[in-house]
Amino acid sequence: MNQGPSAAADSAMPAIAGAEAGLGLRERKKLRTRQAIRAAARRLIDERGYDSTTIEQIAAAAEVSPSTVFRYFPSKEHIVLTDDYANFTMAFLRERLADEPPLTALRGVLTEMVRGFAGDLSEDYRWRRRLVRRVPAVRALVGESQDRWIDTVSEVLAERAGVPADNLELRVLVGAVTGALHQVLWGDRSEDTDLVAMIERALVVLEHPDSLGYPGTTG
Amino acid sequence: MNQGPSAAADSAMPAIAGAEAGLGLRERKKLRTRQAIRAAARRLIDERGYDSTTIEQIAAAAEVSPSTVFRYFPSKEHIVLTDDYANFTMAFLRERLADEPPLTALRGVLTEMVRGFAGDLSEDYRWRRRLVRRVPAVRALVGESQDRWIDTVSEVLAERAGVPADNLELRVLVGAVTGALHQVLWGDRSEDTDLVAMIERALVVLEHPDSLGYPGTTG
DNA sequence: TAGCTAAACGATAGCAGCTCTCACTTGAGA
DNA sequence: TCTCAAGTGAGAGCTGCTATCGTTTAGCTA
Repeated sequence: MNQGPSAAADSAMPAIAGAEAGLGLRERKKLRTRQAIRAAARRLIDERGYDSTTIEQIAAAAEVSPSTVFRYFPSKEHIVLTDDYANFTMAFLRERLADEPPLTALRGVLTEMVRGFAGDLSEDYRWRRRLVRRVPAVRALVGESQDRWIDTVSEVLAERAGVPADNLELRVLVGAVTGALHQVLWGDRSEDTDLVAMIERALVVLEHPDSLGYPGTTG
Repeated sequence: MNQGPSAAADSAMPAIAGAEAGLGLRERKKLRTRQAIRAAARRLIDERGYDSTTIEQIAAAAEVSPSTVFRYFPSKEHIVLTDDYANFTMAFLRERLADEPPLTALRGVLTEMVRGFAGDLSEDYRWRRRLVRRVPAVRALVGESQDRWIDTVSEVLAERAGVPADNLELRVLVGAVTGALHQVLWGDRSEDTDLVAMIERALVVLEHPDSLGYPGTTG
């Protein structure tokens, strides 16, 4: 959980556009160090691959000591994949989950989330997706993030539906939606269309699971 | 993938009851070494926890060298969680997946799989489930296993449905089913009823996702 | 402007998981 | 019985990660 000082601050997140606004010199330096480590890691990994890139090399390229790297990121994987993705979700989850049938409520949350997260299929997102597919350690991190997401969503939905948070049916539903979302976000497909459109297609499948809708029936 | 010599041989799997049948002395010794490592690991982990148990201690308790431990298991996690679970599935997957609508076809496979895998809620299964919940590394292993499962099931279903294996709708469906299955197998619920019955309840949810079926409507 | 406090940093040591190499032992088949 | 290959142990070494400690530096206050 703890990600070192002022986690979830850089990254290509929407909003929070003009960072470095009213921050003191100290905060600005931290932000820059964080970005420097990230940039160095990305460059080195592109050059020689994830496994062949050591923390020592990343530290040297970012001009800090190895210990400093671990002060900013709890593990090597976290350097390439911050989970402000999860934080980002939690923020508006409780507000957006309306008093509708669960799947209907989730539809809105999912589309909005994906739109904010990586709706533009940015270069940065694609880079991360490639790593998620290639590197087991990074993949594991995504899994942890998803588990937390399932817990939170289940809690909120349970509250609204008036069932205990560990209700099997509820968790199965959230688990299924998450499993579907996972395929959309990190799946290995040749096509690379709009993520929001893909979410729509996924939801159609979830609503009519016994009649596979093929491309074109999306509506 | 490679798990050392003669992987997936012990474990509390059904069938394959009378192991050590027509094997030579060499094979029998290997089997016994494998079981000794497993038993030692389980005992030590029960005593002092997963993280506090080192490979060196396990090796000493099993009366082998640390290098030998890694010859039998590719990683520490694999000692407690072999994925013959996955192998077991693949074996009869292609035969059992009938030419029915995907979800209908999966229903049979899931129940039969769970029945064979851990339908009895055995002590061994519960022990593994506790570790999966507690230890991130073990949890990650389950995730990898699931990814492979999704790939295989998707391939088989794609073949029958006449669509490419990376078809989005198909992978979303399989991903959703897997996400639901995950909750049933490894979820953290207080209740501890029959797994097969829980699978049934999960399938009801998948078929009618917009009307949460509460306990009792299982049928 | 001078000085105090706490945050940030670098250096060092150390542990555990994992890989690789090499020499030795032992079971299996000719 | 002899030979070969599989199995094993010992050891060295790399890497991710943690913890400690002394030093530097930013930010506040007098």
